Amino acid sequence: MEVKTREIEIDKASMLLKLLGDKTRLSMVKLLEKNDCCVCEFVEIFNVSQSAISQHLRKLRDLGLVKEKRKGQWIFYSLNQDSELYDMLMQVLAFIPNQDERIERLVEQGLRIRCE
Amino acid sequence: MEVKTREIEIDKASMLLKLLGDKTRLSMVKLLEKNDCCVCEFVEIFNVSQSAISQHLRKLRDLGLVKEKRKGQWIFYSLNQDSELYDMLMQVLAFIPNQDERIERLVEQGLRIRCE
DNA sequence: TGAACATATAAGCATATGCTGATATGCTGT
DNA sequence: ACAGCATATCAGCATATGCTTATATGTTCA
Repeated sequence: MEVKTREIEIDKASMLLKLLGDKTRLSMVKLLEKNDCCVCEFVEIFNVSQSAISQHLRKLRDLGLVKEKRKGQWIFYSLNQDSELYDMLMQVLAFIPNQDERIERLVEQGLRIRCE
Repeated sequence: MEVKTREIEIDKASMLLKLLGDKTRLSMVKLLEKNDCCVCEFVEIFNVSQSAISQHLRKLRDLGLVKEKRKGQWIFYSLNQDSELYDMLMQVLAFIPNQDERIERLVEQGLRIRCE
């Protein structure tokens, strides 16, 4: 069976690639591939300020890669499967090693439980 | 048949993605997918200085994505199929629309002939 | 309503990036 | 050797990027 990849306007594609070219954002998106995450989890996982995470998420949101869903106090982010860039994103993520240990480390510390 | 994608260290992967996140470089690499090109062709195709092209090529070379072969006065660049990033690069390029019209436009102007 | 928490935004800063123009290096043919 | 072309490198500049701190906004619960 032939895998048909839908082509993406080069401007959009390069915007996607530029966003993924940041290691923090790439890890974030890789994590979102398997788990929805709330902002405070990202803050725990990556060693940067809440503000920095929020700004990364904004960029991802502005390009339509992720969407948010409020759950009470928390806002959970997930990949936007309706994005025209979703297929390309998945192909890229296939090459990225799993980042789940980062979440597991959180669970060990009991930090993940907070936002449930 | 299952397509097995070899995983890439996340640092290397994000470096690749960052390089491809520039529209000029992305187009250059897409062109190289089908045609080896010499520097002067890139200079004609993209509306930037020879210096700028040379600097882009250096970045691609530093990451091992392209290799050069001197042919007399000219240096031809081509994709480095031995790169550990080659597979990932190919997957990405599959989403990028063909840029060959840019070369065709060169041929029309008789500019491509020069470096043969 | 107000305290506590989660998230977003604003302002400012240091560094990275991409470009140009000038110059160096390398090859070719006379 | 030298003129002419192709390419690489250097220096400098303007803009983009990612971060921090401070502050604003939004939600929960007593």
